[in-house]
Amino acid sequence: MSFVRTVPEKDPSSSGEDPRERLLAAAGKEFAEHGFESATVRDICLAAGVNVAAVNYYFGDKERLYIESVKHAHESRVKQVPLPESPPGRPPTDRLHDFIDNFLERMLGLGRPRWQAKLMLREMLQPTDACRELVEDYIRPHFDLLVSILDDLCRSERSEADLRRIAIGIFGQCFLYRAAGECVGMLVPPEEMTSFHTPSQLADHITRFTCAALASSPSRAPFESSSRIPR
Amino acid sequence: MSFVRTVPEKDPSSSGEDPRERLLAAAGKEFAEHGFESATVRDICLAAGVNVAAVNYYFGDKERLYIESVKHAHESRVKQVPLPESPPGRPPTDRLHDFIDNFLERMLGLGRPRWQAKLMLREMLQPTDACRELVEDYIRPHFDLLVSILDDLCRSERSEADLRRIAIGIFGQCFLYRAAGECVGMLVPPEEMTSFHTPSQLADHITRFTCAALASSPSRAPFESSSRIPR
DNA sequence: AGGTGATTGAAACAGTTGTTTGAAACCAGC
DNA sequence: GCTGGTTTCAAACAACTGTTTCAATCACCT
Repeated sequence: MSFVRTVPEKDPSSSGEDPRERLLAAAGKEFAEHGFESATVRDICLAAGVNVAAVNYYFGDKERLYIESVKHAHESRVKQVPLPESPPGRPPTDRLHDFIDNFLERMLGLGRPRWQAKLMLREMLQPTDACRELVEDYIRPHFDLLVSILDDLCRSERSEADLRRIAIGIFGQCFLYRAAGECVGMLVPPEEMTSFHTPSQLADHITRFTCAALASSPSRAPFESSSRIPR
Repeated sequence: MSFVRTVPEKDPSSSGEDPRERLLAAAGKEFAEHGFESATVRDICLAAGVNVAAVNYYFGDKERLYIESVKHAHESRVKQVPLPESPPGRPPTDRLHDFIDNFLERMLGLGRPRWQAKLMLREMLQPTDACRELVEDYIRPHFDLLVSILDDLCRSERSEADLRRIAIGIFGQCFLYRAAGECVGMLVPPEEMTSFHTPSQLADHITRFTCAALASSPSRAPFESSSRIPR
C-alpha cells in the first residue's frame, strides 16, 4: 500500500544532543520522505522529541527549517564521503572504475543514512532555491573529476563538449538505479537483480562499457545515421 | 522562487466536454505538479471548472480520482505515441537510432503535453499502486523492444542479462535529462546545451556510443579490474 | 405540463495545517 | 534565598484540508 503515511516515531538517537541539531536531523528525514509541502512540522517535532514551538524558536518558520536541513544534510554528506582519490600513476581505466564504484556505492550503498541522498535527489528533481548551491558544491566537483578522467582516458582526442556528454551519460546510468530502482526491479528477474545489479557489478559493467566505446574510435564512426524515419 | 504555489486558472479548454473528463485532465496536471498529498481537490475542481462535490459524485474520493487520472494519462499517452516501427530490412543500427530518437522525443519533446510524462515520472520515483500496472503496460514493451534490437545488433553473442543491463543503461541516459534536466543545464554551458543536447543530437550521440561499445568485443575486454581500491 | 432521476451548487462538517501565545520550568550568577 | 534571561510546554489561533449535506437545477420521458 502506498497511500498510508508512516507515522514517525521518536528517534532513540534524538536524546542528549541539543534540540536544534535534533530538529535538523528529524526534518531532513521527514522532508526527504514526504517533500516540503507534505511533511508536517508536528511530525518533525514528534520525531525530534521537541515541542512544536521549537521550530519557531530556533528557525523562525518551516521554510527556513527546510533550507537549513538541506544544507545540513549536504554538508555532513560532503564531510562523510570525500571524492575518490586514486594513487598517482594509476592507469586512467582503473581511475574511471574507482570513480564509478565510489559514486554508485554512495548512491546505492547501505552503509550511509539513506535519507540524505534522498533529500538531495528530491532537490535535483524539483529544484528549490537550495538546488543551485547543491549542484555547485557537491555535483560539480564530481562532474569535473569524471570529465578529467575521461579526458585522460582518450588522450585528449575528444572535445570538451563530447566529454561532458559522455560524463552525463555515466551519471544517468548510475542515477536511474537510485531514482527508479523499484521500477528496474520490476523489469529484471529477481535472481538477476541480486547477482548482476549490485553496486560493484554495475561499476564493472559501466566501466567496461564506457572504455569499449571510447577505445573503438575517435569520434564519428561506426554509426552515421543513414536515413531518418519521420516522427 | 520555489516555495510559492502556482494557483491553477480555469482552463479555457475545460468547457464543453463532460465534467468527468475535465476532472481527469485537471487532476492529472495538478497531481503531476504537486504530487498526491499536496494537490488539493479544490484546486483541481477550480481548474476543471466544476464544483467540489463533483469529485465525490464521479469518483467517490480523492484517492480514486488519483488512480483514474494516472490510468487516463497513461492510456492517452499510449494512444498518442505508439512504439516506433522500423520498416523491415532496416539495419539494427538504424533501428536502435529510431528507438532512442523516438524515446527521447517523447520524454523531452515540446509537442506533447508535458504533465502526462511528469505524472508517470512521479509514479516511477515514488511508486504507488498504479506503478506496477504502468511498468507492465507502458515501460516493458519499450524495454523488450530495445533488448531485441540490441540482440540483433550484436548477433546474439551476449547473454540476456548483459543485454538487459545495457538496455537499462540506455534508459538511464535518456532518463537523466527528463528527471534532472534543470541540473544538467547548470553543469553544461548554455550554448552547448542548445547545440549538443537537443533530443535529436542526443539520440545520435547515444546511438553512436552504444554501437561503439558493442562493436569492440564480445564481452570481457578491454577493462578487467586490475586492483581494487578499498572503500 | 408534470414528474422523475441525474447533476450541480453553496454551505457546513470535522480534522489538520503552520504559527503564535503566555505562562511555566530551567539555569546560571549573586 | 532571589533575579534575569533562556528554553520548554500546553493551549489556542486562523486558515486550509477532504468530505458530506441537501436544496436547486437540469434533461428527458410520458
